[in-house]
Amino acid sequence: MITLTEENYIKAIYHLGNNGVNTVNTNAIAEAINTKASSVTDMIKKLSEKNFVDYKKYQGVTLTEAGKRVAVNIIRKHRLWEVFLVEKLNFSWDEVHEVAEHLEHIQSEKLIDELNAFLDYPTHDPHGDPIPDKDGNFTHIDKIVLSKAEVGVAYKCVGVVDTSTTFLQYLDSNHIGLGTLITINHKEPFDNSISIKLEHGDIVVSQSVAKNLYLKKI
Amino acid sequence: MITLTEENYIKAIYHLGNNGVNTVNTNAIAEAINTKASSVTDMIKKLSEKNFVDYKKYQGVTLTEAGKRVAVNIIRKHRLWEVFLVEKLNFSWDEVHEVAEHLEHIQSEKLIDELNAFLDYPTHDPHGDPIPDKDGNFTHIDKIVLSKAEVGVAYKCVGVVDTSTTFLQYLDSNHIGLGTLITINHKEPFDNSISIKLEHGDIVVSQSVAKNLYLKKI
DNA sequence: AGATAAATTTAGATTACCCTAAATATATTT
DNA sequence: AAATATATTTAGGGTAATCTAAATTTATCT
Ligand SMILES: [Mn+2]
Ligand SMILES: [Mn+2]
Ligand SMILES: [Mn+2]
Ligand SMILES: [Mn+2]
Repeated sequence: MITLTEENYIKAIYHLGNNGVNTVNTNAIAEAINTKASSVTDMIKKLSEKNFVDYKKYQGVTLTEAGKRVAVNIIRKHRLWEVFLVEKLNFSWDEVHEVAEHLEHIQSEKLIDELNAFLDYPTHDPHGDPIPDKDGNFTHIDKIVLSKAEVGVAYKCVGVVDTSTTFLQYLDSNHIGLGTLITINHKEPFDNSISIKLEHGDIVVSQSVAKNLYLKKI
Repeated sequence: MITLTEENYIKAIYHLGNNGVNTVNTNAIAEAINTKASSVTDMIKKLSEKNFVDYKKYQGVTLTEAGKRVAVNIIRKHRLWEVFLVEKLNFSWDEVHEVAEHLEHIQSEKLIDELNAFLDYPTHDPHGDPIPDKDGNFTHIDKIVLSKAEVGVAYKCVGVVDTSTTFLQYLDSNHIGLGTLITINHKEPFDNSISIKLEHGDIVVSQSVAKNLYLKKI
């Protein structure tokens, strides 16, 4: 039996540790999950007892294979629900995360399998993040951030790094979303801002925006 | 702030007290919720503090208006999710209850409003139970149980009293579901069993079955 | 009415999760 | 290599929800 709280810790460790590959330290978890470091230490001991993490005092934690399976399954559910909310219930991409945080904990294999089929087996969520299959395999897309893209090449927007409401709404107001075609006109060396060509016309985006938009050559 | 546990207690009190009209005693709640009477007493005190129930020691509880609002809202969510599971995700009517028990606690007004619209504003759940609207109003259907129906009159099945898996599967195996047309051939006085005419042919059902099927004249 | 049974509440613990403050270990400076 | 700063853990408690066993109240039976 795994509790909702344990699931959230495991998910945080997975994300903080670069999808389960790196060691994660206590303070990082505390900040991500909005608790105190001492609470994290307590929970880490419990997760270690249950063999979801490997833990050596003062040395941080890494997920075990079992821990990774739990994490990936929650992420699968989270992203499938996000697709559902956007595709079927008219949520916008900046509204789905909070609700999905709750829906992801519903335990029913049939529910997720049927939802997956109902949504026609989506491979990516509304933010361009890949949806793992039942076995935990992700479909990899070869994407780069706008700040590292080349001038004059035709790209398509395929995802975002930051999924905060403010960033997503900024993109909305500039008519940028998944699938939007983007070509770089000019990179300004002074402040690393970038002038890009969209369907509707040209706009200039700051370096922070450019670092948070994933593109793919078309 | 209301916890998931509090919601479950309030819902149980609502159902046990005949939709919030009767006083409910401690043992009944304990049995419904699968806890001990002493735990119920504790929780009742808390609910009373929060003004969801009226409580006098040793005299049982009744829901306040605020308590009824909470109960009806959870029931609304529960039944809408049940419709979703049956209509969209290929669940059968005996599989939905357990999952809906969890989904009903997800807190998002937009989620439920959009789900309601997506399902095309259903008025009844897969068991024939009415779905309250946002203001808590139920659409009332004039239904009677099969055991009180008249011989020779054409009825339609519009609901069940017992929603247990075993009963619902019994109905499935006898090709009885919501909308099934039923006419009584004969009522056997000896054991109160009833011979009924279905589309597929005649069958005899026991008194226990007859007491758990809701019919409506057509 | 008095005795007995049943229902309900109280007392005292337990588990999960979280907190503050103090102690200890590791990392960074000088 | 100290000294200082930072990160982490431990100690000691708190709250929500649960439990068992004992005490108390209400209901039922002679
Ligand atoms: Mn999300
Ligand atoms: Mn997402
Ligand atoms: Mn149900
Ligand atoms: Mn139902």
